[in-house]
Amino acid sequence: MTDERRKFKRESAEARKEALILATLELVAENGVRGATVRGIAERAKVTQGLIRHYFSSKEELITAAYEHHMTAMTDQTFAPAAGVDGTALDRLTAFVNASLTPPVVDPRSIALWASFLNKVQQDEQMKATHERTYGYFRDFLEGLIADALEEGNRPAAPARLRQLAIACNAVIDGLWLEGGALPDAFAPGELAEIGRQSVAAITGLNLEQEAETA
Amino acid sequence: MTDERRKFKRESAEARKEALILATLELVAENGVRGATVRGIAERAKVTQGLIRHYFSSKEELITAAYEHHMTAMTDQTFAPAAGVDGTALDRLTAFVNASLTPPVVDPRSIALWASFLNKVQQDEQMKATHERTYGYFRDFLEGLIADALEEGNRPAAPARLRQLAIACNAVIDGLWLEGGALPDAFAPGELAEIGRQSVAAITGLNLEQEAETA
DNA sequence: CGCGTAATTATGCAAGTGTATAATTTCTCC
DNA sequence: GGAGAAATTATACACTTGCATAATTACGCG
Repeated sequence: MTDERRKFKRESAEARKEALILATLELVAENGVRGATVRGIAERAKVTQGLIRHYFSSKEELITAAYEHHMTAMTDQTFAPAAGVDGTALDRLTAFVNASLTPPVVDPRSIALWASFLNKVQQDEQMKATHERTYGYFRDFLEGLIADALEEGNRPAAPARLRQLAIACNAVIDGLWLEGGALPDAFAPGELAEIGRQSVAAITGLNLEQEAETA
Repeated sequence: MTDERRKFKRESAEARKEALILATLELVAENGVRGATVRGIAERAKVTQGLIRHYFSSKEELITAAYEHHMTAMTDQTFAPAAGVDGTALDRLTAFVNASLTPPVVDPRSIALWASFLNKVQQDEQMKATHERTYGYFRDFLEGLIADALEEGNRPAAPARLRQLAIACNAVIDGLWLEGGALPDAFAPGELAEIGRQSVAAITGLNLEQEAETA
């Protein structure tokens, strides 16, 4: 024990920033953006409040950084599984629906964060841009998957029709994501994903069978 | 002008409460629950802050009253159109989908309110009860409409299947409601409702044609 | 008309807020 | 091992918050 009562330990800038951002996300999910106070965040990250100013020039900047961190994580969790599938377009579409409707994407905390940030997103220009970019990626990606799967099945669709299909499928996924996160105990494991696949199948006319994962 | 510079005018308790609740909803939609300060609400309602304490024993009570006011308004706006239709079950289902996906139910302010209240709903027992009751009504009502419409078409469904259909249709409606409110300019008038009808039709196998409104 | 009472305003307070700045502590480098 | 610099803590300040309480004002009723 080399003097264990030293008052603090230095950390790398990256580690500290990350810790502060994670603490921020916790508090935002629990108490909303205004409920995530500088003092509360500092306490959660086990530092004193002054340190926050050392890494972020204002609370605003910390909130923005936390939002971007969260959105990036969500995007990665949703897209990676679909991108990693080597099979048909239909397989990729199925994987995308599954990933969107199972943990960790479906999670009460994610819904809470989404809701907490909404106000700020609509007012802050930078956050608005981040949001619309993410949302656009999501829908365009889904539209691409649907287009590919339809062509694969020799049932290509016109752009206007494709747009409607993407909007509808996106809505089902969003709605199920919301319900699953808001009422976590109302659904059996895998049930949301199953309903999602069935619904996307019904809307597009494609057949999204549950593929046996070849891990 | 009989002395127009009197300092205030007495109002009935009901009118004042309503005014305070409406001011509260405005501010909650704009700035979240914590951003709706007693002083801000008083200013918006054109009274001084002390008066709020005269009608509501705490800010908490005012917030709860505002939430219930909003939920009641939303419920009425959604259910009344469907209940007022005299035609077939299919007509009522169509009316329900239409009402859920057109103004005033689809509205940026409603989405903002929904998001702003979410945190508080998950923590406050009374608000949680209000929320789950409202949500249950909505889904049960939708399930009933689907059941009736399916029977009407001689295609009755088992309870488990009905539950899935209701969850899926509810999700599409929720998702479209969300998208329409979050990106109001991304959809042409009537487009959301049309996609909603098509999606519910695809999921249930029913044919939700747009009925010419009589009157 | 004027009196009483309830509605409304006015004022005050303790706690919490973000931010700024000074005082410490740790760690690197020679 | 000790000086210098950066990380971290400590303290302070002006402002906002919800709530309480006192001081006014409007209006119904005799």
